[in-house]
Amino acid sequence: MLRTHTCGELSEKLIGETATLCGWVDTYRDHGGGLFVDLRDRYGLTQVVFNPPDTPPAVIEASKTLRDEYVVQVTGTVAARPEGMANAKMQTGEIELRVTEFVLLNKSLTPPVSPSAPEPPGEDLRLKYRFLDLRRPEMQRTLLLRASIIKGMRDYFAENGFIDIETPVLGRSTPEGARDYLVPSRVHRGTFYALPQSPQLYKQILMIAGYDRYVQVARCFRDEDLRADRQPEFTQLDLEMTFVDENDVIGVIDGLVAKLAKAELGLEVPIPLPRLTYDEAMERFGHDAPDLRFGLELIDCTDLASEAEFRVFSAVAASGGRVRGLNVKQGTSHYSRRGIDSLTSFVADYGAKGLAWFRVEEDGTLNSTIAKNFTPELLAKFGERMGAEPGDLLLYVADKYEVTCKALYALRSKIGREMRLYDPDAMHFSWVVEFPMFDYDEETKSWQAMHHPFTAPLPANLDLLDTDPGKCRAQAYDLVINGSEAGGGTIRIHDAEVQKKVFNLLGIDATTAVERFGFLLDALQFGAPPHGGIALGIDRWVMLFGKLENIRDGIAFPKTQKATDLMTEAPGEVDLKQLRELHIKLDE
RNA sequence: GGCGCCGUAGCACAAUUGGUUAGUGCACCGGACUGUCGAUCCGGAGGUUGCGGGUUCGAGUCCCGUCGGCGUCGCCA
Repeated sequence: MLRTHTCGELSEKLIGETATLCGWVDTYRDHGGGLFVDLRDRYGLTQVVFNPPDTPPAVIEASKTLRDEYVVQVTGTVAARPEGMANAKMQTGEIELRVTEFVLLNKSLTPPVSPSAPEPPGEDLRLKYRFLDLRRPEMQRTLLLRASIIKGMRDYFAENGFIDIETPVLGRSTPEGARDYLVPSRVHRGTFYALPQSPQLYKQILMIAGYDRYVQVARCFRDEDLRADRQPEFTQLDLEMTFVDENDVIGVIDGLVAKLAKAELGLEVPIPLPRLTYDEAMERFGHDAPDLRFGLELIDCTDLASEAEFRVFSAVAASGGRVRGLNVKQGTSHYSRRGIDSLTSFVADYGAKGLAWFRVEEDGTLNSTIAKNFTPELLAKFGERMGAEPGDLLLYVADKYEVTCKALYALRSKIGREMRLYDPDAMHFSWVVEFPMFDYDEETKSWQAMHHPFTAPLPANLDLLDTDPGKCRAQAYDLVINGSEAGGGTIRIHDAEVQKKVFNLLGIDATTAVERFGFLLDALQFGAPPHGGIALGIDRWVMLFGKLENIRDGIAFPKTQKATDLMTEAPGEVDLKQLRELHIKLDE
């Protein structure tokens, strides 16, 4: 070892001892007569002092060449800092290392990303010089959190009898769902592997094979456009269980949530976690992953709206649309007339044609430019329905149900954030259950699987597959943390007949089904047990547990929004020779 | 694919209504200094204002295009 201690380790207990530290120059302060260096490694900072009389003159002289990010090995005596010179801001601020000798292990160019700067530079630079960015204590804290979360998960599942089994990365493309990343086959001209969007089919096969509790930390790939909480390759804690129902899977994850919330955040999370159905979530919050850290629920007023002279309301109500609103408590002081205008243009991005609003006056009456279209009695009913009190701001979107959901969900999130309706440190865990099996694609006039085509319907809904697929609910469940989908799973179909029926509904004919999933259909006929599972988005857990603003900050080497790596410059061009071997000709 | 914000020295930012030689701090280079901790003080060097075009007597600033970063809608079973 080139060192006897780390830079976070020396303390008053070690005063008088000789120690050797290795690390990077975080900052240096040159006083002419002597030099102070804050030496950094991932454990902390220690002030090392090149000063007479402890440090020989030649060593002091040599130390003058030190610059930011130089790598050094220093040996000296651990000493208490002189009277009044302790630094309360440093963990090692009571002591310092008085250097007697040092070795310059390596120099550094002037770093474009300074690990010691109070604020990091632009993200493009951080990604290009990721090796410097990752030296920042903030990044190190995050990656340690990530490692701890993953270890916590692995330990938990090992303790609960799960077997870690790896599944292939080179698999077969299944055109459903997200776009695949493809890998051309050299051996088989014109054919391609696909990188897994998830290990879904393999884990079902493992259940059929009798490995009744499987778990894996699995890398997954989806070639879709990115967001602040989405990467093209991401990591899932994937698991599957045999002879279980929905409650069993949820129960296992409840235990994991409680364990990790306690271990990583010191939070006591009561379990079982609260559950709400998909329909309830859409009705109350307009979204299938609502942020339950605050209220501001959507309130339906369609029946009242149908009585209004106001054409916008009555026409929507008459045509089967919905009129729903939010009561922004004490919102009139937060949103001026101009503020409301900006909310109006905000909801327009979500397809809402307008935003109707009322201020609640001191006497409790509703006032607005549109108030004249309502009778006082009807306004009073609106006020009562909304729980209106003086100072409140009532906002309404009148439109098709889907538009009211999207617009009001977005509006609720925006207002919650702007009015600070929740503690940013709060953590709220919940389940959303009973998702629809299918949703209808207007463009292709066909049913689409809401989750994936292997999701089992609720037992009581089996008949609906034939009579009314839109009403059929699934044994599907999503874990929601602070309004973010942090995991999702289903009980799978283990009956080949039901599976065929679902494929049929999805427009996957028998030939196609056999072509794409023949192995699964085969397996289902050889004693497939009831099974189900879930996958947790580890990157999102890290983001949420670490209070990060985007998913990239929780990943050592993330991709940009255009799915490139600024450090390695992937993706890159390849030699013509490589293309030829793969039987690929570029279309240009 | 659409929309929005951003791009000025190694880094973070400034530059009046379109107007002189594009400034400031940190970093860097040289010097001073025996206890600092965002050290301080003196001096210096460092610029194709992302790139291309246009408007104008004159463009960092306005317009068009393009590249890149971020956010968002579509998309993400």
